[in-house]
Amino acid sequence: MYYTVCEVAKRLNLSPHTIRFYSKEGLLDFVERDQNGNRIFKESDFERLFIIASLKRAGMSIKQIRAFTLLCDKGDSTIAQRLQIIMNQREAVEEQITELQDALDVLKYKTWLYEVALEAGTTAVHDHMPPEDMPPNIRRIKERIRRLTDDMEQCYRNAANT
Amino acid sequence: MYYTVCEVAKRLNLSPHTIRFYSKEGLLDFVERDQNGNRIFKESDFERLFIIASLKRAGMSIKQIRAFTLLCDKGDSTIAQRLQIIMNQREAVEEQITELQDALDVLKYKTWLYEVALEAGTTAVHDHMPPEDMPPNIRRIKERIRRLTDDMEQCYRNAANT
DNA sequence: ATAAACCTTAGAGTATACTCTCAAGCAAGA
DNA sequence: TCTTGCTTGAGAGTATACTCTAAGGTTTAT
Repeated sequence: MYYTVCEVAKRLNLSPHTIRFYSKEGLLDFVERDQNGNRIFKESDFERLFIIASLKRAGMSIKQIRAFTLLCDKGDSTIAQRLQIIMNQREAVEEQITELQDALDVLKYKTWLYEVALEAGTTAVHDHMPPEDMPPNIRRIKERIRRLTDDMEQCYRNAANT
Repeated sequence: MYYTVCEVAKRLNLSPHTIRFYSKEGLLDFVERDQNGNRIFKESDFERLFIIASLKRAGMSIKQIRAFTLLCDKGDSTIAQRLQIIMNQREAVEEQITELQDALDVLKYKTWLYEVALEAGTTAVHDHMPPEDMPPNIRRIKERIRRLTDDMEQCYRNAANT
């Protein structure tokens, strides 16, 4: 049972253009061809295709994935290197998630600000709002933002004093 | 107390080029200028700068942030629209985090595969490994990957039968 | 006065990842 | 046979977000 580029594209939720682009970039050298040069994807190719798609989702560039697939094709002598690449990317993804969660906190804070402002009819409602009037989680986020902006001042003053 | 582009860049962990680029794109129209046309950033500008940087980190494009800042400058009549934008982006970030966590699972699975293969000296160690020999969390991830690749087959068979 | 160290803008260049067009080839059905 | 519908590679085009260069202006120290 073989699959065409369009079928594979549909399964991976990518465009056929993108599959051919990845192929051109050397990410799909393991895919066989028929006598006319058409790619024939096999059942057993899907795990590897899925891994490649996952590495992409994990934020690896095509160049990085290319380097990784070259190591894969080189065989057992490169296992340690491949492990290192995967572990590095793991760390990178964990960092990305942390960063997104911080950004999410800011969005939660803004959501609360706008909900209150919408109720009041004006954003001026926040001009002199005491922290006690904020929900605890919002207050925590605002505190974190304030600390960051204070750091800015602090750094500046330090720089000015030297 | 005023701040220059370079100082602000340092605080936001961006390059001065990037700050000027954002300015050119209309993200910093609220920043005042001195008599020579130099940007003068004030203490009170930092929260807004931080929000813009957060929206960027949340994955909004410059165009989207531009649209948002235009609404901000328009005043209280746009609060509901701004709230909607923030809530939409919140959802987008939550999706991004979910996707990254899925990618992370795949990386954890691959880490385990390579650790075992490194010990054995060959990736062939996995060719006939029974699921019982895998740690439960790894088995769960492998199951999820298998289900996804099986979906591929399933979809194909369905398509072939119609 | 003049050089250093900032600032400014316009605009060109770069990197990444597609995204699309085109011309051509092959296979199957009317 | 001819049209339809797929495939192919080459290569051009697009979008995004920087990133840098160049030319010029101001302030400050020597």
